[in-house]
Parts: sequence; C-alpha cells; structure tokens
Amino acid sequence: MIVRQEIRALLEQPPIGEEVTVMGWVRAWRGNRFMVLNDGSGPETLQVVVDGDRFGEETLRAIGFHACVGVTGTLTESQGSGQSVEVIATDITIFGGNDLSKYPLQPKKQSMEFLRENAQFRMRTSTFSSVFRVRHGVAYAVNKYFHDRGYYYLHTPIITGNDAEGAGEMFRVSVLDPVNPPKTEAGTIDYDQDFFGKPTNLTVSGQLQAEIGALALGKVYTFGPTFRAENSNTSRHLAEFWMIEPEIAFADLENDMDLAEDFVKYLINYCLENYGGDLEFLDARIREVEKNMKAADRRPMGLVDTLKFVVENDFARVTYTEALDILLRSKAYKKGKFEFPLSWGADLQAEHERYLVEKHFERPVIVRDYPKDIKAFYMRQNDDGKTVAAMDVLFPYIGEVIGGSQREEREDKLRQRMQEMNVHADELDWYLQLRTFGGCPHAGFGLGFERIVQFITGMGNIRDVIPFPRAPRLAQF
RNA sequence: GCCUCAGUAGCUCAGUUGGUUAGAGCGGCGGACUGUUAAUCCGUAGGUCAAAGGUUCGAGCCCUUUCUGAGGCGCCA
Repeated sequence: MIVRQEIRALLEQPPIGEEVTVMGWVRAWRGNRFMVLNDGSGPETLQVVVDGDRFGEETLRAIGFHACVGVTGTLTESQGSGQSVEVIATDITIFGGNDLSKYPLQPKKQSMEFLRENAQFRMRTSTFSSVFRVRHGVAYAVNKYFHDRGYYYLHTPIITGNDAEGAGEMFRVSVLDPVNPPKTEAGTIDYDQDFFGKPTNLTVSGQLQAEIGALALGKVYTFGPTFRAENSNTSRHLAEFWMIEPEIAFADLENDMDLAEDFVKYLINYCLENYGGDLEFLDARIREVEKNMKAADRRPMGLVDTLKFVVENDFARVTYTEALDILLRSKAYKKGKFEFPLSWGADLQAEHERYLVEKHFERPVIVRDYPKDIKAFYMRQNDDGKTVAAMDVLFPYIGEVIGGSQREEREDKLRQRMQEMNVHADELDWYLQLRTFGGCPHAGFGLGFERIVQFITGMGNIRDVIPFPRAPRLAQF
C-alpha cells in the first residue's frame, strides 16, 4: 500500500521535525539541489532539499520539470526566504521520469492557446490546476446550495425527442446509415426505423422537463451537459457546456430574481472562503498579464476585489424599458458611440449590455420584462400585452450569465403564444397538460456553469475553464 | 456565419523600401556549481519562414486561394 501526505494538509499544520512522505510532480529543479513539488492538493508547493552526495547520479538525472517523484524526509524550517518549511530528503523514488527533449511544456509562461493544444498536460500548470480546483468548488457549491435549501437534483434527459425547445441549433442523434439512410415512400428519411423511432437530438435545455419536477417536488434543479450546434466562435460559447436550471413552484419573477442573485453570490462566496489560495494566484496572474496592457484595457479592480464587490453589493435591477431609457439618455449614445440602433422592441446588443454593467451601474445588472417578440414562447405574458416576465443577469467581462423567466401557467395564453410563434402544440402535449392539470405559478432560470467559472477565475476564454472544450472544429481529447 | 489581425527554431517573438549564408530570449543537449526562488555561468545543436500557386533577375517580405489561431460581432448560457 502506498502511504503519503498531501502537501496542502502538510502546510496547514506543518509537523516540524517529523518524517514525512510526499508524492507529486516537479515544478522546478534548481541548482542540482532544490526540487519544488506540487501534488495537486492545492496551489501550494513544497521545496525539497536534495543533498547530491546521498543520492546516485541516476536519481539526480531523472529529476526534472514535471517528472513524478516520491520523497521521504524530515520537514524543517526553511533556510531560504521563499518558503517557510522544506523537506530534507532521505529517500527519493522516481515514479515517472520526463524526457525533456521531447516534453512539450516548459517551465515558463506558456500561451493559453499552446496549452489548450496540449490539454493532456495543461492541468499540471499552476494556472490550470487552480482553475480546475475552483471549477470543482463551484460545482460542489451548486449542489450544496440547493440541497441545503430543500431542492431536489433532477436528472433530465441528454437525448431528447423535442425539437420545439427553440433554444438553438441541435446536434442530431441517429444510428441510421449516414450514406444511405432508409427512405419513406415520400422520399424523406424514415426515422421510424431509427433507434428511437423518431428524430432525436442532444438536449439544449432541461427546463421543460424540470417544470414537470417543480410541479410535483416543489423545488428542483438540473445540472448537466447541454449542447448547442451553433457556429459560435467567441470566447464565451461552447458547443458542449454545463448548465444549472433551478425550477420552482409557487414563484413569480421577483422570487426568480432573488434566487438568481442569492445563488450566484453564494457560489462566489464559497470560492472566496474555500479556494482563496487559488484565487489569489489567479489574481496575481491577471495582474502579470495586464502589466503590458494599456491602462484602459486593464480591469478596474483585481480579481479577488471584483468578487468581493459582487458579493457585497446589490445587483442593479431595471426593466428593459428603463434600460433602454438609460441608454438613450447616455453620453455614449448621444456621441454616436453605439454601432447598433436603440429602439423599443429590438434586443439589447452586447455593447449596450456592457455599457449598463461596466459604465452606468458598475455592478451586475438584472434586466427584466423584455418585449415578448424577442423571447421564448413559454415566458409569462405581462398585463401590458407587450412584455413577458423574463430576466437576464448581466455580468462584467462575460455578459449574460443567467437567463430566466416566470413560466406561462395559463393554458389559453400559452396555446395562443405557441400558435403565434409557430411552436407545434401536438409535440408538446405533455408540457401543456402541466397547465391543464394542477398547474401553478412557477419560475426558473438557466445559469451557464462555465460562464460563472470564467468570471470567478478571471479566465478570458471559456475554453480554458472546461477540461476538454467542444467548439466548432474542436473535438480533440 | 461576418469583420479585423496574425502564422518565421520546441515556446515567445524580431526580421528595414523585395537583395548574399535567417536572428534573439527562453527551453533542449553537454559541462561547471553545496542555499536556490523564472538560479547562475560556459559551450552547442536546432528552420519545408502554415500550404499551394503566381509576380520578379531575385520573395520570409508583394498578389491569389486554402488551412490554422486570436480578438470583435451575431446566436446564447
């Protein structure tokens, strides 16, 4: 059996003078004497002092960048200034040597793009190991938040038979021969012969099914992979991403917004409390990157300060109509700084959202009550006949992080809207029945998991906060 | 999908109005080094200048097409 101590635990309560055994990957090997080890348990490294006389030439030669080693030795106070404690090695095991003439990574700053192409090794870097520890922390906090508040985790299907969800282009799922699929007499593809006997796709949202759960269990949430076949080439879109979708019965848009704000703040706060070391490291990394940037391109606040600010301040809340008014009265608009026109009924463009968040309110903003024609069929119609009870939560840097709404629980209104928007009622009979039989006011939202991880870690590209990104023309690993 | 910029050594990049044999730092390899902190010092190897085609006496540099990447926009979470 292998027995070892984890570096993170060791540094929390250093047993000075005792013998310890640590195992990990070499981050640096200096002066043929100092080995810096990290084992992934945290961002902290442990310095190992290697007396060349005690170990053979073969062992010394095998120690190198990202080699995997085990060390037994005495934990002592460090003579050097860069660390408080260190291990004086008495025994060294080389688990995996590393041929540096062939290894792609180097002990220096590497570009995010290069590391993305070497995803089999990128988690060994300090940046990515911190990112993925924080990602885990956010995922755990999601489940903890809902569990502690009486929500039930509902697993909605990944393969779906609805093509009426209207949330974007879908990936087809089929086992038919792609070259010569069976045809009907009319000449179309005969999906009756496909695995499910009908066309099926990967899910773009678990919301419609989550509503089934909410109208029985009261409060549910989904947290699973979601797929969009959009040809989106941006730093905040993925073809495969994880989405969190709470759905609650006996709730209106006010309840929905309160939940969204409280939930997001909880996730951020959880990371501040439990992953402070990783966040400090990422904060310092961003400052380093921004050193060479123009002042205007730098963040107004550091990463940790930004996170604290978001947690400590109320989100701004405005209606779509009020937001439009703010934009129309803005200096940016009057000086013609906006590329896209502003008119009631048109969706807010990224430049408008960024103005509201980064210039006007300087904090996260919730925009509610959007024009009904730019929103989905299932959103509850407001009494003004023009707007729906929808809300978007907008964040600095990443834009929309949450989209949600109160759902239309009135069957006649829902049917009328489906007809207007050309959504086929016969395919969503089960969804309509939730209104016919024992319906109630209910609401929910979708939170883009990678987007909130992106915000918390400060990573510029969403592809760098998911271990194996899927995007147009990108399905490696 | 659209717009802009980029692709030169393993990595990050320089390369002048088109002109001889393609440059640096880091990394690698060889050596020195018993308190280093991106260790340092000496030496050394390493190139289909993204690909194809074109202009020219001559192309890393100019033109065309394709591929790849980044940033922005759209779609959205």
